Amino acid sequence: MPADTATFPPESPRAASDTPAADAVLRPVRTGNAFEETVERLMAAIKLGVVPPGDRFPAERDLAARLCVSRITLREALHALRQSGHVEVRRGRFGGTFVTCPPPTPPPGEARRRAEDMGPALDDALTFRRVLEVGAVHVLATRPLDEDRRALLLARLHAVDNATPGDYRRLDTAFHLTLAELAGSSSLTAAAADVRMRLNDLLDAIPVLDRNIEHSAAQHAAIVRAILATDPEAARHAVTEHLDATAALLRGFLT
Amino acid sequence: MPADTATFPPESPRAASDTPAADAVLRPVRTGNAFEETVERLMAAIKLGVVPPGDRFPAERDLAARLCVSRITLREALHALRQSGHVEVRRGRFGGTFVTCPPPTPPPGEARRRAEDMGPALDDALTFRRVLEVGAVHVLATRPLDEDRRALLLARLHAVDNATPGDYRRLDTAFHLTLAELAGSSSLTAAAADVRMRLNDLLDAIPVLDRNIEHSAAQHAAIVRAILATDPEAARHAVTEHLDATAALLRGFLT
DNA sequence: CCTCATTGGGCTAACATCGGTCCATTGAAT
DNA sequence: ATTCAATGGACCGATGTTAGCCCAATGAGG
Repeated sequence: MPADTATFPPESPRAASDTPAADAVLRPVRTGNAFEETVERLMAAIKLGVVPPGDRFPAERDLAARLCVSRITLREALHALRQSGHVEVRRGRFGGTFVTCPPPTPPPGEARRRAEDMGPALDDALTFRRVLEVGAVHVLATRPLDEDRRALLLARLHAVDNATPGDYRRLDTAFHLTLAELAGSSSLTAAAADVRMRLNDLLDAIPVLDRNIEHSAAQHAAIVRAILATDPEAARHAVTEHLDATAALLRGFLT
Repeated sequence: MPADTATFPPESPRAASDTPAADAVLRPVRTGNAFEETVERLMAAIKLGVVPPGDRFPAERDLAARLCVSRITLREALHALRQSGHVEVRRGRFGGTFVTCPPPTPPPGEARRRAEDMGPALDDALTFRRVLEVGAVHVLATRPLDEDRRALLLARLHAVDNATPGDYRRLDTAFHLTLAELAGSSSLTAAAADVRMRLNDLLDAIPVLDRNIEHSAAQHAAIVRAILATDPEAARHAVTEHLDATAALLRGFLT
């Protein structure tokens, strides 16, 4: 009898717990320990511009409560960020943990290495982002916006249009997150922030060209125009085109 | 001096860490302890039909590895499911943890109570689901499917069409998750499974009418038709209509 | 100059979780 | 009837995490 004809599991074709859906449901409950995930989250807040350079995080006690993490764990995470130079701490009343103004810049040529680290997760992130933003904009363009939301959207568009190369990524992120935000689902906003964070590591590592900014500005304007005109079809088309451009730009730097 | 004119924080309009985006990024790192989250995940696997009635979960060691949870924690979770009657355990080789065939049925009139428990999370889930599925189907309908995927999609459609009322929810879930699955992003699949799980608690508590099944069958067919015809616009429209119907049905039972 | 609310810094005891190891049970294959 | 691989059952010591408490520093307001 050949060696490879040993005992074999009873299910010959495929166990039900071996489908993509099973992978999704039976995925890891926690991706790391509390400390690591907290660092990740704080880095996200900085890189996504949720806490802009010069601003401070909420007080440790409040922040720990929001993150549902013990203050000790939070402090360890903050300590790590302090050592890496992303934040600085001032004690006493009106003190706090402040985001340092010029965050450490990644060395050039870093992009390719990071992309290799991501591997197939890059495609995952790009299509997930596409799904989220196409869906969000479609929902947004289905019904008219009230005055406040309309104003917020226009403000974010204006901000990113007049961005300097240094501010561009942060304001572009803010614009895209606003699209998710306005759709009104906090789960959606969270997912959008998460996927944007994954892509930002790459985006931060490739140069910002004025030409790209202008191109993006036109596409951003088209998206907003379609939303305000409650034209779902046009909005969907504009977003698709914009994301195609970004994806192509990204992949172009990783050939 | 009036009592409410005490010291006031310096930021009068709004701190940057008080926007919806901040809520998304600074959301809880963990929603509960490992035990609770593991129970949640196993329940999801059962309710979403990832492990069908009568089938068994992977062995404890494998399952613990997949969930990135210690075997002790996993066993506590399985013990809870055993006590609630969702699984039964057989020891020895070819033993394992088996999903009990008729899972415990919720008492009638439970739907409204559960919906009240969810509160605003219901709207959150419904719009998030809409975003995910509209986006997924749009991606799916953009390019033609290969033969395998096409066959899988048709198989799932056929299965849900011929479902008995007892099987209907599980097969309907499988169909919708397949839409997400075929888009090819595991993040998307995970998000779709998550939001479906949140809604299933409600769906399971309202009766399944033959009339609803027929109606859904027609809409499912329309979705598949549009995808196979690579007609994004029609696909988007069909999904929107289908989800509107489900949302209306759900809200109708919660007046 | 003092007061005091607010902030980060630091500790301890209790609990949760983990990795590893060994035991008990089962039933198909031999 | 025996073998044996795969499975659940149970325990230990090490580490991660938490809640609660008090201390130290700071600077605006009196």
